[in-house]
Amino acid sequence: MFELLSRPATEVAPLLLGAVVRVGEVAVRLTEVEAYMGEVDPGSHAFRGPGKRNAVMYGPPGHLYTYGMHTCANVVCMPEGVASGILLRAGEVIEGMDVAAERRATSKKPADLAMGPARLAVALGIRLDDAGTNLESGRVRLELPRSQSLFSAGPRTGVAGVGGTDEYPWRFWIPGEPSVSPYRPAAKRKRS
DNA sequence: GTCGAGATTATCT
DNA sequence: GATAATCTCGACC
Repeated sequence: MFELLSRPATEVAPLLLGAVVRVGEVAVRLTEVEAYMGEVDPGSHAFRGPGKRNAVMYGPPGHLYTYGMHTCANVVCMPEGVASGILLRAGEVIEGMDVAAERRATSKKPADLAMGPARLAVALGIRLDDAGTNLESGRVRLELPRSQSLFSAGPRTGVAGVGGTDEYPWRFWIPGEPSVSPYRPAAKRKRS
C-alpha cells in the first residue's frame, strides 16, 4: 500500500494532502506539508550527511521521523538508503478533538490545534519516542486518501534556505483551509 | 573530529 | 506568550 511512498517527496507530498493521520482516538486530516529531498536539499537535516539523528530518514519509506525540541512529525519516503521525507506542517482535527484540545490548552480555536508542526505532533500525542514507527501497523497510522485533493504549491516556510529558498517551491497545502499557517521567514540566529 | 541533545532568538498570533 | 527542519556546545569515538 505504501509502495507509492518510494517516489520522490515532491510527488508524494501532494498525495498526503487530505490524508488522515490517526493516533489512538485522535485523527487529523493533513492540510499542509513540505517536501524534503535529503542530501540535495540545503534545508534538510540529511544535507550534511547521514547520522544517527536522521537515520530514520535513510530507512525504508512509510515510517515516522521526529525531530527534537518541538517534535516535528515527518513521513519517510523513497527507498531505503535515500534520505527523503515529508514534513507534516499542519492539519485539521476531525476526531478526538476533546483530547487534542486538552493537550493544546494554549490554543483556543480549533484551527490552532494543528496549525504548525509542533502543534500537530502534540495534538496527536506524537513524541520523540515514536521515531521509526511503522505508519502501517504502528501506534501512529497513516490513511492515504482515495483521490488526490486540490492543492497549491509555493516556497517553504521556516526553512533557512542556504543560497535561496525560493528555488524550492516544495510546500504544498490545501487552499481555503484555516489551519494552514501563513508564510514564516526562516528564523535567523544572532551573529557576532 | 564527529555526532547528539538541548538551547537561543526572531516571528507570528 | 508560544512556536520554529536553526545553531552551538558538550560528550564520546
